[in-house]
Amino acid sequence: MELASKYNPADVEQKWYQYWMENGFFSSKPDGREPYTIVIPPPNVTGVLHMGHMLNNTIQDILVRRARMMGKNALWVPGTDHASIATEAKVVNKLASEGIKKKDLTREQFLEHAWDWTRKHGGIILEQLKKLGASCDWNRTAFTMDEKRSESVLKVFVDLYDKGLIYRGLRMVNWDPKAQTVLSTEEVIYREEKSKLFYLKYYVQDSAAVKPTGEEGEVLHKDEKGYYAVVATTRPETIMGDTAMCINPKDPKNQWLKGHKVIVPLVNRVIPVIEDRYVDVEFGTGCLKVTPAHDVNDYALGKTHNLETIDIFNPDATISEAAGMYVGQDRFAVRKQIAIDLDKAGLLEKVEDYDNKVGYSERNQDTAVEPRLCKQWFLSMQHFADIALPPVVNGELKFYPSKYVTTYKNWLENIQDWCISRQLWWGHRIPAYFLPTAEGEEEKFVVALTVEDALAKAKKIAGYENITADQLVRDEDALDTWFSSWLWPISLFDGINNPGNEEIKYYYPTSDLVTGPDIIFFWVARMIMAGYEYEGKMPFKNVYFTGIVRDKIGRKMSKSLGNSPDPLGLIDKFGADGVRMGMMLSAPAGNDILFDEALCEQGRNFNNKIWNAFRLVQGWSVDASIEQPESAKMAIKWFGHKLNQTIAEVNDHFEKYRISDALMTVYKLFWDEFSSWYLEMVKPAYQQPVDKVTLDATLSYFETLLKLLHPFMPFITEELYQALKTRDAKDSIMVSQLPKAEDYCEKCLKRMEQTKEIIAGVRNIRAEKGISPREAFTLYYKGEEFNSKNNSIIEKLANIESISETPAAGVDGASQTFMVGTVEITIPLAGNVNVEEEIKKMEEEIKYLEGFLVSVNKKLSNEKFVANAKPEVVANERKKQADAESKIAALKANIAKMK
RNA sequence: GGUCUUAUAGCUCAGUUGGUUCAGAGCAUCUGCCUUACAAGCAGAGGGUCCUAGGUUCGAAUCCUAGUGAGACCA
Repeated sequence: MELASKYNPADVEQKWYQYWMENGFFSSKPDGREPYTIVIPPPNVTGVLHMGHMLNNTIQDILVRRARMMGKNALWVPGTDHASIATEAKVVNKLASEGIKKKDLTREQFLEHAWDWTRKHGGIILEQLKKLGASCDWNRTAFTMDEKRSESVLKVFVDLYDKGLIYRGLRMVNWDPKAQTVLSTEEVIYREEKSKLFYLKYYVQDSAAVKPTGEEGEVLHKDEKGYYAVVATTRPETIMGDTAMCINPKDPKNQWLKGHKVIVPLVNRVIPVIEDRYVDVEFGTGCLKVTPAHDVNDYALGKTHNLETIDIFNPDATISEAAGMYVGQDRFAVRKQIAIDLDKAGLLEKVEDYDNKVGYSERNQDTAVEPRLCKQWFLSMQHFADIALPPVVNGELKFYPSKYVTTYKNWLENIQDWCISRQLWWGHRIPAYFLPTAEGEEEKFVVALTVEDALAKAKKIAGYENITADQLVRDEDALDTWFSSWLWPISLFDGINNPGNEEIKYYYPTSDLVTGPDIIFFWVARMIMAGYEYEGKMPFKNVYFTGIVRDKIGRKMSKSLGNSPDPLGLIDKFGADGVRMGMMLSAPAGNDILFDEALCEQGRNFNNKIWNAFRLVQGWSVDASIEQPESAKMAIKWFGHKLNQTIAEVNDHFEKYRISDALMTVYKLFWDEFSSWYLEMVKPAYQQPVDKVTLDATLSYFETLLKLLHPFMPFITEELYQALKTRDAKDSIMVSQLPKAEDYCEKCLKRMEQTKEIIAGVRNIRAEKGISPREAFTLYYKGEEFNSKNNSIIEKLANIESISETPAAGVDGASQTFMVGTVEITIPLAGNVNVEEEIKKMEEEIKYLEGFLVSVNKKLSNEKFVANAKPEVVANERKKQADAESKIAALKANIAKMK
């Protein structure tokens, strides 16, 4: 059978994926074996496969395929995420393009559109993963909004509410005053705008008590009415909501204001001067007016400093009763008017032009977004931080790379409550029901899984004994998407609905999680919390953080830059195996990967190398009658040891999750050791048959190499595994067992390294002198460390006709020598040697060695070194000394002889 | 502004407990080769102020301090 000289992945990939699927090799059921489980970080239903997915899923597939080949019951569970914000936005846009407005639809109608959309697009990404070779158990494909997962989410909400961990609280949201709705941050468009910076005077209440510090950098303001502070603001209309003025405690300009109270201009409210490092010393005067109800940062300040919040706006952004002035007027009209009034009152120091960014509503592009406090659902996080921190800090649950432990720790130690409600329809609707209340009365609600339960609960509230179901109003909002994802490792095995079922007992805790560090808080930390809360155990044992895929000059891949290659296009071009290898080659854990197509090319080239090695071996004809050559015997012996050494090395890399190092190790084993050395050693002469022992050993090695490569490049390895010999229908490389690392002989490996160096030395001489490889040489050696066991290999690969020890009197005639360690190799080269040149080279070598010797001697003559350094280090130095001395002696003798 | 990470060959990165597996890998570059599995290949070669300045030590790419550059997260 004649095989093409180039491997064509397109011919085989589809075929083998189908074969794996048909034979159920991806599926898993609990049994007596050790489980190995990965749950996929569910991609968004809105998404299509991008390079980040390629990286992430390649790693997962490598891990899961390897575990399977190590005899574990391996399961990789696939699924998708409903991604409420992103999906809702997509559906809204799609409807808009059809002339349908969301607000004209009922919730049910809108959700029907969203489900249509999900059914149509949600599975695309999973289909794409199949092209990559992903060995997921597709029968288990889940969705965060399918029945089991939805039920789990709502149950958990009710449970946490009943435990007193969920509460209602105020939060700053982006408010569109025209549409009178909350916007997500994604729906706010920021535009540069020319505006004005107003400098307002805040008089100090007890001006007489002001004590200037007199220090350098101090800035005082004083007029006939006394000392005053100057606050720069773009929004003077919000002063009615001011409840503090803030300075930076380190700001030399404003030290004198510490501990005082100031008077809000026009409003005449007395507010405290607070200190917070948040304030930018360089901006304006370093004095910041704090309006907790109308600015996100001010709200945070208000919380830390326990400030009052005064909401001065109505929902339509007109001034509310609470402001006490300008009531009912529009915010922008007030901004103009208040400037005039302030000026008249002598409270306006100056006005400057200023460029700033203003957020506008994506839906009403003429409407500036107003930060507004709204009631939201919160989850108290301190309890969860307490249960999720210790296992990571004490290393029970491991992060790779471990630097993320610090990040994790910092976050958990400064945990904030989690706002879990979103003003969206697409998602899990919050199972809370509001009771009718009178105007101005505090809201009343119950939380329950069903309307019936809610009604029963409501009836227990005093005054509501006769309430009916239709009086209950269910909360309109949906839960944050992460509130479902955090249950993923549990809900996939139905652990919330059916605690302690067979699957959750078997597969949980899962083994490895592979994800990006950007969602360490959003997702990873919260899964750990939910895991301990609901299973009492970690959700996974190891977390492998991948880097972010960037383009080759370090930019994030994005649609707008157009710098993201199409993954499926890459697979077409280089083959899935090539692309997988391209992804892995430059992807050490946690480091960003600078993606370059050249890496896939390297992957493809490697595939081709494997392919051609196979072509060579399968082209050999076998002759059972010929005896095995000595060189082949030695080569086989050596490669067996090399293989075992490398397997141990690969195992070690995997244990440390150094997957690209593991791949590089196998890559070099196949390309350098197997192809460039081993195959050359055992290769029969052109068109000659090979002996049976050598062929069998070589085929067996080839098979082992394919197994080692399989997790990285599943397709070509299956193709060649099947081509190596006829196999049973169920005998697939993906369910075969990886070889275990056996002991190996260091001495044999070292000996072969010497052999290789000698061969390389001879090849160098040929190259330098332009002597054909077909012209045989004789070779002389001198030195105790020379080992003759591989002579047959040296003879074969360097074309040497005889090897013998250099006679005491030296080699007759012109010759060329080189050193391999302490061994001196001499090749007689009648007429081919430039004596002067050779002597010059040797003299240079001596010079270098003498310099080296000086540094070694310096160490050895240092008493402190000899006294303090470890004995083996000293012994090593002595050996270096001896070796260098003997080399110098050999070179000198040689020069003397040549002269 | 706070916290953290990081700086090694042209590029991407290894370098574990401080000491010849300490200056290394892959790619790229350069020089020979249409050698019989593979030019998507083969055989070789060059390439570094280990960011800078101090310090600890017999000994520092490695530990400490400061500075500079880069990045991430939080606010």
